Amino acid sequence: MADELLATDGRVIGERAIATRQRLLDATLDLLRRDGVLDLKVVDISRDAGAAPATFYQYFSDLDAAILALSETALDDEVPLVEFLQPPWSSAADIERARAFVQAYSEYWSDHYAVLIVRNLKADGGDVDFRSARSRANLLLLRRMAAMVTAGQEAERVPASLDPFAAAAAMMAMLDRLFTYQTEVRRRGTSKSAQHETLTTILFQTLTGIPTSSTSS
Amino acid sequence: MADELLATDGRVIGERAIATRQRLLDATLDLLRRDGVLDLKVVDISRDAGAAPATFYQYFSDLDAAILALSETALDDEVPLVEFLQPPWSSAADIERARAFVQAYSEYWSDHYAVLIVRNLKADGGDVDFRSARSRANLLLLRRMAAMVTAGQEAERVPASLDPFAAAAAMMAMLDRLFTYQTEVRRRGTSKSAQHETLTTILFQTLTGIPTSSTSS
DNA sequence: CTCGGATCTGACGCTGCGTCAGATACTGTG
DNA sequence: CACAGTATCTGACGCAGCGTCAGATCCGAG
Repeated sequence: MADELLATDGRVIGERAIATRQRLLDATLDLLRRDGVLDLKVVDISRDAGAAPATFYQYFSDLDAAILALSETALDDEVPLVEFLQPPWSSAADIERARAFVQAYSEYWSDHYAVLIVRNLKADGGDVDFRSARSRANLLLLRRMAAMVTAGQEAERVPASLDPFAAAAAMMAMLDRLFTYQTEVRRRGTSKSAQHETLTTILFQTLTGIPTSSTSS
Repeated sequence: MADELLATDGRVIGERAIATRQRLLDATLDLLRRDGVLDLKVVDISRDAGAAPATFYQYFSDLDAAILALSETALDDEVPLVEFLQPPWSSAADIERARAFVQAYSEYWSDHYAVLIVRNLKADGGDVDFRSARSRANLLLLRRMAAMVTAGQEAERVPASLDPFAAAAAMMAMLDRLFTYQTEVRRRGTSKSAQHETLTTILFQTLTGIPTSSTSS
């Protein structure tokens, strides 16, 4: 797509400017990872990018705009995750697919941790742009999950009391939030693999309605 | 409990000061509800409370300290929720208890929406104090849920692959996060009651392992 | 009424934001 | 290679809000 980058004044920008803009974005990501949102300052970003603070405002109307741009790039890595949610998941053995999905989603989270946290932060804080960025990002996965619930209901495995979309949202909510406080859960003595196994089981059970063996681990 | 309130300099404060502190807290909550965290300013709070900005700092080291104090008070309303998670949930009819819990928890959320959102926001943002506040708040519920999972596992209804604590955390995560973006879910055409029904079903299924009828709604 | 501690406050210095008018770099043209 | 014209960058500024401090005010005890 020929998505021409624009400066804040609306003009289409050239090579040099694109490079500058990118340096600013890189610096933003670095600082975000290192110090968190709270200590993120335009002055620091500009300095690290070797530019004057005023330059920053030439490409981003404010800090949020830059972070928003970063979270758009994270989206690229989310798209492939859709593959894992390819129906049908119709036999107990398909729990492998759920496991693979949880694993992949977890990796996606660690790769983009800093940005995703802030995106959700801002979205929950009510920021309209971040809300719609998140919705857009989750929509693909959400739709797949909802389709699975519907399929499960048609096969009379999944309770009719589940609203497919709400159930899908619940699963996303569970995954997202749990990955955001992984550290805390971990501190309580739950290993990463136990956590993944738990998420996998709940996800598979909820989306497909297929019972998981209760006795063997 | 004789929890003496302290000023930031450590001295125990008297009647007049307690009243001032409370006026500041009230004003903080008001503004938080009206304008959100981002526009929360010490100047405004002080003005609304009829005090000088400097007074604010006599009782709270900064804005966060005040919000933290607010979220401690929300805790009082969370404690009674434990009742709903009284085991055993052992027959299909006990889904009523799950329903009641979801309902009560949802009300708890709407009552304290503004504060809870910010508390989670700050906790996810890495703030240590808010993290531990949240942990403390959730611990009671978490423990109950984990106990249910364990019981379900002993009855061989719940898969052994669930880590009780991780599963409990997953359920809390699902509830919390879904209540934070209720509005968004609602906008997509899912009614509040459909959402509650969905959460109830997932919660009951996951904690007890008791199958929910798949055909009738 | 007077004193001493408790409580409050005005005024200040500082940091970081976002804006402008103008400086500088680059490109194509003759 | 000089020059015009555009693209890009910047220093300097005014402003908002934070957090501090020295001193003013309040209030009960004696």
